[in-house]
This record gives sequence, structure tokens and C-alpha cells, in this order.
Amino acid sequence: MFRIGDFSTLSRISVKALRYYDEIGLLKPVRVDQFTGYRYYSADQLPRLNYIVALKNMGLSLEEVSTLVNNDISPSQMRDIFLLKKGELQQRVKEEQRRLEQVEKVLKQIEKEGAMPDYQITIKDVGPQLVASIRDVLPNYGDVGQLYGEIFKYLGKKWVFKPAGPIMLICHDGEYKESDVDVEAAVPIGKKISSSDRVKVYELPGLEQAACTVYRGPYEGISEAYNALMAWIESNGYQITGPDRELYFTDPNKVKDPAENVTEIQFPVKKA
Amino acid sequence: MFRIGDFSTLSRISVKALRYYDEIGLLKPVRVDQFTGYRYYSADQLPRLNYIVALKNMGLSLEEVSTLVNNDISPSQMRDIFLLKKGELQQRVKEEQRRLEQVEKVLKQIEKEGAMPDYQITIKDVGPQLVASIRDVLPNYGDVGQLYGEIFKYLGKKWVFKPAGPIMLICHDGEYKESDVDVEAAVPIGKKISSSDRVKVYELPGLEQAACTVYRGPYEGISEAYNALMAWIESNGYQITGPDRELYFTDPNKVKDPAENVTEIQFPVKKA
DNA sequence: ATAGGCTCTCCCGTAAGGGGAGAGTCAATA
DNA sequence: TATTGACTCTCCCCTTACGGGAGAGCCTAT
Repeated sequence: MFRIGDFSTLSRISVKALRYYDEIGLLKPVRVDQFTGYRYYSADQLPRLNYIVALKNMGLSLEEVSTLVNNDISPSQMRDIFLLKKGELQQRVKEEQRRLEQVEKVLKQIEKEGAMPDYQITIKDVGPQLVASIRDVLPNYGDVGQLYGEIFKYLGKKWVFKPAGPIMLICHDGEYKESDVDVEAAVPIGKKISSSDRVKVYELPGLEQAACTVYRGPYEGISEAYNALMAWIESNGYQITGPDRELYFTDPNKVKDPAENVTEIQFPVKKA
Repeated sequence: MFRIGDFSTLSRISVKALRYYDEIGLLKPVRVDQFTGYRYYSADQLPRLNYIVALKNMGLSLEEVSTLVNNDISPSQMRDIFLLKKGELQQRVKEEQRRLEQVEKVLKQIEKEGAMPDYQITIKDVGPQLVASIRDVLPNYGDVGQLYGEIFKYLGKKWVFKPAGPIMLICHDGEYKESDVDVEAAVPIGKKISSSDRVKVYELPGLEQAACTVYRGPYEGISEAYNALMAWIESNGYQITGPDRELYFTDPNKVKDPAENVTEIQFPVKKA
């Protein structure tokens, strides 16, 4: 029978940790004095503690360790837990490596240019989104407003009155065009409704990597943002992998000064 | 000027996070209504927020992000911060990979044997420790007690009365011997004192990887633990890289029942 | 008897917010 | 104009796995 301090030096686990393990029921002392509250441990408990520490060092949370240690658990359940953990760890390794790469890139940038890159342009992960959309070929960009009008009219008939996010425009033209543009107006919605001949309701797939920039100003000047974004994509070794999207954060009909308009451009990309 | 909710959808940062960034001074809204407390953000703040998010995604803490974003910082200071971060990240990647390996090993074990390995034996990292020691060749193991007597006598003369940890025995024989054993008795101490002819005071180096097991019982039966440990080391693909150590957690002179003795054996190892 | 070392419980703190309560605000509608 | 519904505010507690410290009690050796 050891007092907690001795058991601590013996196991190289801090007294605080031992008390905590007691508290959460992970390792109860073999005896607790009824009057003084002193914890007494036995050497028999060392293997269990070793087991606990080993599991912890594999990255399991104490809760997971508890289920493994406390409940009698079948080997197949064990396997499941460890398989899950394996997946998590692989994810984490990838994540950390990605971060490391980014940091290294920034370091190189600093060495070369003596400053940070500006973060007007970022790579984001855009989630999927349920939308109601109309795709059409229009004589010019000014006509897209009508498409939104049609969509909102349809949504109104379906008792949906507010979009679930900023309205989007998907530009299906591979190259820049001024006229006869193939565009898709899409309005995010919260719950599934039926499609019509004209309005399609579906889940717009997410973009794993999207090069994004936010443009503020009147719509006429947006090509400037496009140019900057395209240049960035090329010079950073990315490739465009699909149609780009514009997100309108401000409603052009409501904002007083067109210079206040806020638009985001997203290009799906991958590293070349 | 956007209210917090709009700015949140616009930046894809949660309202809670935005309020938190306000609280810690990372991103203050451009205006806070004096009467209602409503926060108002401007689109101008998006690049700054993007920058913040980008740094965060590289694994920097918000405190680090703050120093990078708030204070005007020189490129060389930046470089230092990122270099530090790079080191940390490399460390973390290694750490996670090690865990992943361990989990994979356990999984294999479960597939093959249908059960967990028992954790009587573990790999630990033992830190360095300042010790006072005597190394000598003794006719047999029973005589080591005298060495400790000598050490404690010397320590007493230097006004050191309590060891800073469990006393150790380092077995310098490469192989197992019963007689004429080359051993070193070592007593951990807390502060540096001078050596004598007989007693050497020095920092015993740590062991990066030590295969350890705890043996309970009378000293005569310890070879059983040795056998188990050696077998484990071999069958797990490790190699012994130096002299092993025994740590006596219980004082043989004080414990009533010799079956209560607790000894740990540590073998420095590396993966073959 | 006392001193010094252990141990106890309780409370606060960590990083980066998430969840929710209760109260106040804003904008559009009936 | 009144109301409704959506939005926002602050405040408080919760998360992990303990660490630090306060104040009080306990154990043992001199």
C-alpha cells in the first residue's frame, strides 16, 4: 500500500493526474481512508496504470481509455475503436503536414520578398449547398436579375421566402465572354422542395479547394478582381477545375451606393 | 456596414467566433452602437479576417495571430515566429505518426491474436538525473547494499539526507552473471555536490527509449522478470543499446514482507 | 510537543469558442 | 400603429486533462 506521492514517483504519473483518474473513475485507489480521505494504492495497480498511459500515448482520450479499460469489451469492439482512431490519426497527420507545407511556403515567401503575401486571396473549403437554380444562355450579364426573379417567384409559390445564404451565379463558360453567356442563377434554400421544368432543385456540390477573393465595388469593375484572381491562381501553381461562382453578399437593389456592393468570386482549383 | 450575422455568412466565420475575436482584440467591429451594443462590421475588414483565418489554419494560436496582426512587426521577427512554428509542426507530425504506428501495431496484434498485448511491459522515456554513484565489481549481488551504505554516508557528510528519487542499480555486465558482477549503485540527488575518490557525482543520462517492467516480489525471483522483458524486447524487434538499470521503489530494509518489494527494470533499447 | 513534509478538498485557470437563457432591437407586415 | 419574427446583446456554464495554489488536516521523526 502506497500513499499517493509514493505511487506517483513509482509510476511517474503526477499526483494531480492520479487524483483526476480517481475522480473520473479510471483508476480508483485500492482503499480510501474513511476519516482522512487519504488514497492508498497497491503495486497491483501498476499494470493497469501502465495500460492506461500506453493507450493515452496513442492519442486516445481518457473517455476512450475508460471504455477500453473499464468495461469488458470484445476484441471486435476493440478493433472498431482502434480502427476509428487510426482514421482520426491519419487525418491529423495529413492536416499537420498541410499546415507545415503552408508555413514553409510562407517562410520561402518571406525570404524572397521580405514580406507576407496579402490575404486578399485565400484557398477555402466550400461545403455543399441545396439550391434552386435556373441555367440559361443570356445575351448579357445584365439579364441575370430576371432569373433570380423567376426563382424567387417559384420559391414563393412553395412557401419559401428567404434564401439560406447569399445568392450565387455559376458561370459555365470556360472562357470570358461578354454576350451569350451560359450562366446558372442559384439560390440557396434550407429544405428540399420539388423542381419544376424551369427551376431545378438539387444539392450543389461543395468545392474542396476554392480560390476565393472578395470584391467590393460596382459590378462593372469586377473583371479587375477576376484578373487578379486568375493571375494568383497561375502564379501559385493551381489549375482551374470547373465553373466559377459569384456570390452576391449585398442585394444590388437595396444598397444605395454601388461602391458598397460586395461580391465573392470562387474558382474551384487543384494543385497542378 | 453589416450586422454581425451578415458579416458572419459573408466571412463564413461563426458569430460566436467573431464576438470572441472582438473580445480578445483580434478584430474589433468598425463601430459598436453606444446604446444597443450592436456590432457593425465593414467589408474593409474582410481581408484582415481572411488573413487571421489563414494564419489560424496554419496552426498558429490566436495569441500568435494577434502579435502578427496587431503589432507592426518586422519581417525578421515574422521569420522567427514562422520558423518556431515550423519546428513545432514537424514535432507534431512526428508525434502523430508515432501514435499512428502504435495504433497500427495494436490493430495487427488484435487481428492476429484476438486480444490486446498486456502492458506489463512498456516503452518509456526516462529523463536524465543527477546521481551520486559508486561503480565496483562485487563477488555477488547481495553486496550492493554496502555500496548504498557508503553513498549515504558520503551524502550525509555533504548534508544531503534524502534521495531525490528511487535508488538505482546499473548493471554494466553485458550478459547475465551470478558472480563478479560489474555494477554501479546510484542515488538520485537534487543538487550538485562534489565528487570524492569513491563516490562520483554526475548527471546520469536519460534513456530515450527504455523497455520497462515492474517486478513485485522477493529479489531472488527477479530473473523471471528479466526473462520476460528480454523475450519481449526480442520479439518486438528492439535491440538493447546499453547497460540496464534496476530501480528500487521499496526499501528492502523497511518492508515487512519481501513479497511486497517493488523493483523496476529498465533496458535502453532502439528499434532494430 | 513540535516541525516539516504529505495529503485532503475546493477553487480558478487553460484555448477557442459552443450552447443556451433572458432581455432588448430591428425591420417588415397586418 | 402594433405586432411578429428574426436578430442581437450579455452572462453563464461547458468542453480536456490536468496545473497552481490556498487553507486545513494528517503522519512521523526528533
